[in-house]
Amino acid sequence: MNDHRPPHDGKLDKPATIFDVAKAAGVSIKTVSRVINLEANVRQTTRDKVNAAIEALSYLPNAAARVLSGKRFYVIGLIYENPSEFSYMQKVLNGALKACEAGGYTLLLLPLTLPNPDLIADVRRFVSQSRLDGVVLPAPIGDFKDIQQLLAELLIPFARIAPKTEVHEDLNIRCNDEQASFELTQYLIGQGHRQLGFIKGDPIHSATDHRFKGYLRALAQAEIPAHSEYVEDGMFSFESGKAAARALLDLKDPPTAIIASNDDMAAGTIFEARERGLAIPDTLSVAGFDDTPIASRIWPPLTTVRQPIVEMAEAVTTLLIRRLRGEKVASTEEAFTCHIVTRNSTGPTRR
Amino acid sequence: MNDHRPPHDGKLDKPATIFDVAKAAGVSIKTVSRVINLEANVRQTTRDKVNAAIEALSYLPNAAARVLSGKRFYVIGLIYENPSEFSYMQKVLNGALKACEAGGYTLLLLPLTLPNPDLIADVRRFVSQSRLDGVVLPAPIGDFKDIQQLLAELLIPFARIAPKTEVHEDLNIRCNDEQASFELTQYLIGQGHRQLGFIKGDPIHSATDHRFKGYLRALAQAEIPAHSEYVEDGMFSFESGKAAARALLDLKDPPTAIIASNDDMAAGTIFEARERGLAIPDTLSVAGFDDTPIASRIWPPLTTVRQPIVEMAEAVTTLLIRRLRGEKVASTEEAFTCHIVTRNSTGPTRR
DNA sequence: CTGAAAGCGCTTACAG
DNA sequence: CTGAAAGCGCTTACAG
Repeated sequence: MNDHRPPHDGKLDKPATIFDVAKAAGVSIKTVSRVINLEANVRQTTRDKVNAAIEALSYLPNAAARVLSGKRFYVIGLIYENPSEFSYMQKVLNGALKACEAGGYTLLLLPLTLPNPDLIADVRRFVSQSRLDGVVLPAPIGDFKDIQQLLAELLIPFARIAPKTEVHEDLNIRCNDEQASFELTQYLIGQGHRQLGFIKGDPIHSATDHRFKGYLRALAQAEIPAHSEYVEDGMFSFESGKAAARALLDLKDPPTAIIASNDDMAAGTIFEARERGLAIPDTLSVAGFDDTPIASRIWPPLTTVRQPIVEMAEAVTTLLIRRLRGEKVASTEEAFTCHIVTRNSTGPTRR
Repeated sequence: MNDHRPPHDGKLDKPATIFDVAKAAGVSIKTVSRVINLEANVRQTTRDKVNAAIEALSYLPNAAARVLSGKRFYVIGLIYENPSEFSYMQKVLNGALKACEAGGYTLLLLPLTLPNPDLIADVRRFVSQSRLDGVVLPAPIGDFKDIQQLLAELLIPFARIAPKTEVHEDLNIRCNDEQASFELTQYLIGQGHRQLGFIKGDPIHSATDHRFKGYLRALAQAEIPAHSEYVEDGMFSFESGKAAARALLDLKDPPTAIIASNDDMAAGTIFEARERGLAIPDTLSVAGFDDTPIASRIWPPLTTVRQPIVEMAEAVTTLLIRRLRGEKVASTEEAFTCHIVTRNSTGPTRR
């Protein structure tokens, strides 16, 4: 059905129906129906023939037809209390859900554990079986070349949150990570810090580059030389933040402030500092990004950068829905504004 | 359609179709279709008549019919990386998703912000519009009488996670909260604590009672008198934990260990202790429940209790699906086992 | 601006 | 154990 959707005009083979399977297997559609639904009273040889035809034709029952003719919906609801403090993915979920509700669409989820050797097969099954019109891809999923290619083949439009790479007919949402990082670094410089450590994130995320560049720009503007030993690689995980902080604090002239590219790594930095008995913020200031729940619960509470993630996810999903409706939605790169949240993990240096 | 599903045999009015609306409005079904789809070229008076009929009949378009006859699915996919450390609701989501995938069902989400004056209207719209077969209700949503009643009216079976109250034809999953709390308290007693503070959770959750009872049982077995001033009420929030800890630590003979009924309140307790400069665990031991991400990221890392939430959600959703299939699934109260995770926030008392 | 007819791809109810 | 017919409730393509 996706081959009729504007603006795509490519021609795909129509998916096989129960009639195609019946013909291929030399039985009636009712017998195919029995096999699909695992009903009893089908001879094993007949069952085998039908299953072979299903396999050969890559047949998938049309869910809408089953629902319309049958007595079931094959749908389960999950009704839950939306926590007031939620993490990144939950915010994305809430924003996308909001846009879908407003646009009359249903949102279906495919959580992926990475790395995943069957990634493409999993995505293909999800898209085909669920009969999707479009897909929202948060970072870093939106940068996977093979997923982009698969969706292009299937003529499924997609929209991405904070992608790193460009694609044709882009529908993207970003926030001003670079500027936010610039301002955060400026804020620390304003408190007297001249030795500023920086822990980078996973390079697959666009935010990693942007945040690093904002840091460098603030240093340059304040005419503070950028020392490479003050910059450590991380992977956005708590453990990687701890390891990076260890390296920074082991320097013979360690930084008086450390900016971690997300809150989990900032928490790792605080953890490492505590194990060394360092006073925060008197001996070491620590800042993060994302304002996740841990930022306000850790002691001392974390200075961090808040992104309007719910709004970003809602906006990008709305763009996608408008495109699905046939509106001419131009390739866009809308950027949202982040805000610094100052808490007690940062302060004037006392060294 | 739900009125045909076993084991229910109640008769509900069939929902209105486009034909009913057309007849009531005195137009053709095509005109109704135009109004529904907000197409142009319908006279305003006609549009008004149709909308009045739609309103009067509480007409909702049948999604399956739209999909089957049309070129759209009205479905958006969200493909995302499943974080390795996730919070309670995300675990529930993963478990339910897994069971639905295995059973050939689709999972739809309704996040609710509480308190919500339109709760019942929201749930009713969700259930009707999405044409659900069944619903999974995590605590505390599963204990709301009016939701139970609504679902009973609509003949929608449901299954609940950790409910507090009983209902007819129950499908429930629990874990052995009481025993876990007993063992956690025993563990602290074993480390020499005799003054054990306890912070209760939100009374709407069944876990609140169970965890408190386990604490009392361990005290009784060790022949330690239970002092009411060592027990504070909380609401499972970080702030409520902080407030409760403040009250406990203000006692002239404060506890040497505090058990909070969840990790957020334990984090609040640690926060309060830090503000007073108390050494953890030397002066004060702190333990929580749930093993949420914060438990391993806070300093010192938190002794807590891990529930197999993914498995519980998967099991209860599977039970529901089996019942939807017509299998005789008896009312059940399956209980899963929790495990204590000991970390550095607890230790022998040094006072 | 409005409508009559065909068809989407299954399951149901019935027949044999 | 298998099949022919009807129908689910919409949208499409066409006509006027």
